[in-house]
Amino acid sequence: MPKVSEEYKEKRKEEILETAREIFIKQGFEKTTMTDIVEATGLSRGGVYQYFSSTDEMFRHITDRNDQESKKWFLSLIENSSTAWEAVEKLLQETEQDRLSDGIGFGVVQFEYFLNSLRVEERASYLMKRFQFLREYFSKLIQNGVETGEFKPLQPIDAIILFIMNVSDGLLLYRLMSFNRLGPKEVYVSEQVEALRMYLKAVLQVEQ
Amino acid sequence: MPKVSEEYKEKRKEEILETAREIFIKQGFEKTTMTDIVEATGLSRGGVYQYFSSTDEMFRHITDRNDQESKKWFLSLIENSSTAWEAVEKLLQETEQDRLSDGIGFGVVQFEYFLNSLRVEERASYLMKRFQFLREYFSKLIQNGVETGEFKPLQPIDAIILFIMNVSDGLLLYRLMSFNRLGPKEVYVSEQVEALRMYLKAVLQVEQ
DNA sequence: ATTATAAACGACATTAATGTCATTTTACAA
DNA sequence: TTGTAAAATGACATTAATGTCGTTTATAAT
Repeated sequence: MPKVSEEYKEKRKEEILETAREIFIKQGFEKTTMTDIVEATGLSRGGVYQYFSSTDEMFRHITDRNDQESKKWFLSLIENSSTAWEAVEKLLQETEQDRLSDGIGFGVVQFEYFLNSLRVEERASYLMKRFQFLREYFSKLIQNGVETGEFKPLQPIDAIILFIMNVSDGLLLYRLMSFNRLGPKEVYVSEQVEALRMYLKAVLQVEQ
Repeated sequence: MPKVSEEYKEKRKEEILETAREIFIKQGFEKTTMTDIVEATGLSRGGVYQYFSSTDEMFRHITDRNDQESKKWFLSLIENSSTAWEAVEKLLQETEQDRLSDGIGFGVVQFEYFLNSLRVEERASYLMKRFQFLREYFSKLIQNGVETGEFKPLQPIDAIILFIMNVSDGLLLYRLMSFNRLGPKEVYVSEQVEALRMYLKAVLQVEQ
């Protein structure tokens, strides 16, 4: 084919990324080869390589786009909540809903990529930035309540944030382990979110 | 070489497993090839294949041995504690110590294997057994206190167990993420263990 | 229509890992 | 000391993935 518009190329990129995303979820990141993606897109080897030259590149594009959406979601969450606790509550509910839902999402793929990146300097620094970014947005949520006097934290705010992230991530993993063999009840998704809620109420000394 | 004693073979097996363990920790499980291990042992290809025919097989041997040790540790923990809370407290302290220590241990390798196993039926069922085994031992710890009336749990015991495992595992991951770039302070290891302690005291209604 | 452009193609050389097996070596028993 | 079972060797065939590049083909501009 020939010289085409920017939109055309953009569309093709999206097509490839969407296919890649599905395969990453189905097979895992490390087990996915360029050949797999080439075959799934129905394009030729050279055709795909014109846009992306590695699965790593694809992964980052997908992740970066996801993160943009998370960012928006966080901001709207804060904006649409009348109290800081309400925002936290909504976050907990969202987490619960997500973990109760079936199927494996892109989150596991990110986890996998993360684990396999610990020894690869270049990848690790990419993830570090991403981690700090997410941390920052969680932070806003709590900081908000502290400033209005709604929260009186007994632990450093950063420690509280990390604990929230820790539990949320762990829940994702446990939910996945149980995928196809145990249901969400066996992993006690709701109870674990409740456990996090108990802790947060206590540590933030939320006014009743 | 020639027909040799059982001990000789056992010793050789141990040698190979020890080398494999080191390489797994250094490079990660999925990135380690049989060739890597062959080279590191100094044996020949066929020599190693005589004992193990895949990295998967090696991984399971190492893991099973670790689990035997964990089992012993758990039992001695219960035996050497005068109250159930004391045992829980010791477990928390042990977790904190471990997470504060430097270096990457075999735990990450197990995590990595776990993630990569989600889509492989045979691997997943192996891990499921292992998970139930660990869960059972954690369970004894709490069950003990319930029977003596020391604990009056507000949530299902299994949910509490899972939360403990969840946080411990998450802490391992976060500690690893920070390896070589952030220290344990930045991951708030101690504070997160303290958060878990706060939750446990509350949910178990520990008598003072 | 015609032409220039570059998107898409697909064959190919290269690299790396796997599992096997005929051969060599050596510990142990007789 | 010698015979032998089997441990250990290392070369090799096989398989699978990667990145490249000369060729083909479709589009948009003229």
